[in-house]
Amino acid sequence: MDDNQEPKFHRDKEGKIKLIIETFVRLIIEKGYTNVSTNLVAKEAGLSIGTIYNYFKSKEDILHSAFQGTIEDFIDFSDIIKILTTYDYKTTKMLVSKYLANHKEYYQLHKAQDQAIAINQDVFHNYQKNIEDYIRAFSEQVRQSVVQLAKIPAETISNAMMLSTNLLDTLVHQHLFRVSFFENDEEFVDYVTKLFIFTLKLYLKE
Amino acid sequence: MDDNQEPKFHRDKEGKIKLIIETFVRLIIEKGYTNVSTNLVAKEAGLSIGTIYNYFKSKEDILHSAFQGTIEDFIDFSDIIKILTTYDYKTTKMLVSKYLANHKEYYQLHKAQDQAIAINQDVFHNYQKNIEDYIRAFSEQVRQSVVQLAKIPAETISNAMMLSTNLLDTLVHQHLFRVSFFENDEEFVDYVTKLFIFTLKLYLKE
Amino acid sequence: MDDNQEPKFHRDKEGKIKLIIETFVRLIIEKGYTNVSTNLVAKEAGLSIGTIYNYFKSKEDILHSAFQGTIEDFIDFSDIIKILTTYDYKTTKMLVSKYLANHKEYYQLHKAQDQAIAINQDVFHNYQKNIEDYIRAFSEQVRQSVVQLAKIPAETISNAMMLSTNLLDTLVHQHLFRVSFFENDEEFVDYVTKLFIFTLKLYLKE
Amino acid sequence: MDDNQEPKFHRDKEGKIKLIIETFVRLIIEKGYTNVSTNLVAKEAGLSIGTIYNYFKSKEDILHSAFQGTIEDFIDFSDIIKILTTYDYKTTKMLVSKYLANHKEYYQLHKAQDQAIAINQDVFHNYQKNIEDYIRAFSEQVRQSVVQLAKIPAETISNAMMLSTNLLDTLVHQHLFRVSFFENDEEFVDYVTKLFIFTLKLYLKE
DNA sequence: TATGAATGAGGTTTCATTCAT
DNA sequence: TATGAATGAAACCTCATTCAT
Repeated sequence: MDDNQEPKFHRDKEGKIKLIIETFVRLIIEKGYTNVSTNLVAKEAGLSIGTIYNYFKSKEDILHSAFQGTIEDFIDFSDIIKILTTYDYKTTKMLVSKYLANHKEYYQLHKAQDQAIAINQDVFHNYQKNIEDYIRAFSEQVRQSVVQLAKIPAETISNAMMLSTNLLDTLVHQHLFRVSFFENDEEFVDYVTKLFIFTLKLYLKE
Repeated sequence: MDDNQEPKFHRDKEGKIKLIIETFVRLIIEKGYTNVSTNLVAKEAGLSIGTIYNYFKSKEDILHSAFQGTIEDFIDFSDIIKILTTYDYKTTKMLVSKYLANHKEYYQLHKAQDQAIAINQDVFHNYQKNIEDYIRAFSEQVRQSVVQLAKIPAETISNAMMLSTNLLDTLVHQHLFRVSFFENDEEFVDYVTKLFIFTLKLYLKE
Repeated sequence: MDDNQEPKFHRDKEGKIKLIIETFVRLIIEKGYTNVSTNLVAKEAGLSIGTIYNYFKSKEDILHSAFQGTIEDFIDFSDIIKILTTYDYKTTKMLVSKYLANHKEYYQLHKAQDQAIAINQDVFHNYQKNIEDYIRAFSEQVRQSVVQLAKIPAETISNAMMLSTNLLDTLVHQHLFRVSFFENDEEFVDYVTKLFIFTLKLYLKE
Repeated sequence: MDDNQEPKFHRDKEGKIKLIIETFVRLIIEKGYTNVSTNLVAKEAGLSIGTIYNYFKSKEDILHSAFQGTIEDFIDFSDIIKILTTYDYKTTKMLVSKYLANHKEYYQLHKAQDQAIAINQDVFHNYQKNIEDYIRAFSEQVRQSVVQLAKIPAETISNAMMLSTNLLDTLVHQHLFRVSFFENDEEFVDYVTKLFIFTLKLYLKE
């Protein structure tokens, strides 16, 4: 059909993996997790199904990988410092807003994660571990760059951050994917912001 | 072959519908939502698959019906009044503990609900509406029996109750079925109790 | 395509099961076990694949069933009596010849059994049990109809028969499907006949 | 990227072939014949799949090669002479016991061989030829070192040995991998010993 | 010679739903 | 109304083999 043949092999392992994940995510966003088959992913990615299974053990594995790279890196370092040192409402609100906005943008993807965890939470233990490690490392970094925080035990800080992050994530998921807390986002953000600050104070101040 | 058949259930439409739903829920609890097929429900209910499709137009329809009318009413009236009027920590803590205990006792049922909502949340809009109506009615009742609360607008009270209930439910689900907030329940209950009270104060006190 | 439609349902469960097994066996004989797919069985039987799986749990299950009905009933009652009472060479030789001929006629089927047992012998425990029960019942019958045998303990007779039957089966399988004992069948039959009689004498005479 | 690659094996064709076969056999033992793919062999051998197909033209070809040259030589020369000249029960029993013990020790290997032969017996014709040659040579050796046997035609001796060896092998395989002849090994060994001697006598004595 | 990414037909099995009886 | 046999698209996944590099 096409005399101008593409080369058969690209030797681009990384690129392929990325392509598969991206295609998978795109399709999930378009159709929802349960409506995306591995064959469809292959077709849409322009690969054979065998290639998919060369790189991933199973469909679940693809989903899993899709989340390994997405540990939210939209958290601004100086914002966090400000929040931890001053409990500033406005800054916190911005953080919450951003988090919500991100979840709305990738609505279907996060929903897929919700589904996947509900169906098989074991698969996500690693992912969870990664997040915890990330937060722990992040909070240690924060602690070491602010005199005011240095006197608080490392664990206290990371626990407080873990807790508030988990809270934030939970409430956003509930609001978007399950049962809305409020009819408009503005009120929701206000509420979550307050709970977030409340949580931090609760565990950081003694 | 044998004309002398026993009638199975004497046209008991209601009874059959109930039986189907109960069987469906039981199987979900035993095997998880994704592992229950309509054919299995039929078999376990001692009905034919055709009969099920006489009463329900699809599998989704059964799921939908299954979560109507299952509102848990283990909330004690006088406890709620005490909480709303005094924000008493101990009483609230008891409420939270009970809620958690109930979810642990009926772990599989609640988990199944979690799964079902994750996979098909649209189906649960009605269910949600029912809960809201229930809480609204309940809070109106509360309001009318306590002078102190009568001056607060009805909507304010029901909103506050809705919000804190939703929060409680969300956090318990997250803790049990997704990502534990704390390693032991004691700490978790303490945390949730504080958030619960915080929420009530936030919306009831102006 | 065909206005003269066949009725869709036949309500002939037994017939269907028989048809599936027969088709399966026929295809195995034509192509060998590993080359017969369930889809092919469905196609050749004129059924949909779903129908196959309504009647059988798995491919292995079909194979299994195929053997449940084949407990060799070509053994002549009076022949056995003659053999057990006189150890007659000629009669025994006839039995062995028949057994060999049967296996040659259904070569691929027996070979499939061989393969299946090698791959998953657990599946055939039931089958084996059935054969043992059959032989036990058969030998009890024999014992009760011959005065000469009545004084020998039932277990002794059934054990001797079991052993010699197993021996016969084993050697025929080895000869046909693995490593020929002799280049021509005549010599093989002679040898096996002698071993068969030797075994019987060994365990029946004290 | 890095031109300074270490050579893997210095063109060691023999070594690679050996490695492939050994890996293949090891994996069969570990996982069963049907669960070993060529790709897995490559991975476990630390070679690329391409390399395997440089040395073997197909999977069958590897299997074929794997069973060349593995003739077990645990048969003691003087034992055989004693058995052939005196039909001594005790010595024969020892031989049978050893054979059984060897198969129990290398259970998985022998079972794998069983599987492999069942699935693809054609491949083993050569292997069988080798065994026959080995036995023929062995029996010639025996014949020439014992006056008593020298007068018997060479073919008679090797046939008798071939037959009894095949019998022994068959029965041990059946006992271990398919359908046990007896519940305990002691009885089994006794029975096989008797059949073994019976066979020898049958073909050696005229 | 060595590599290993890529192939894709084909395997087994599931299950919501239909419809003749 | 009740039955349940029948459907068949579609799911996930395997693996011997090829061939450009």
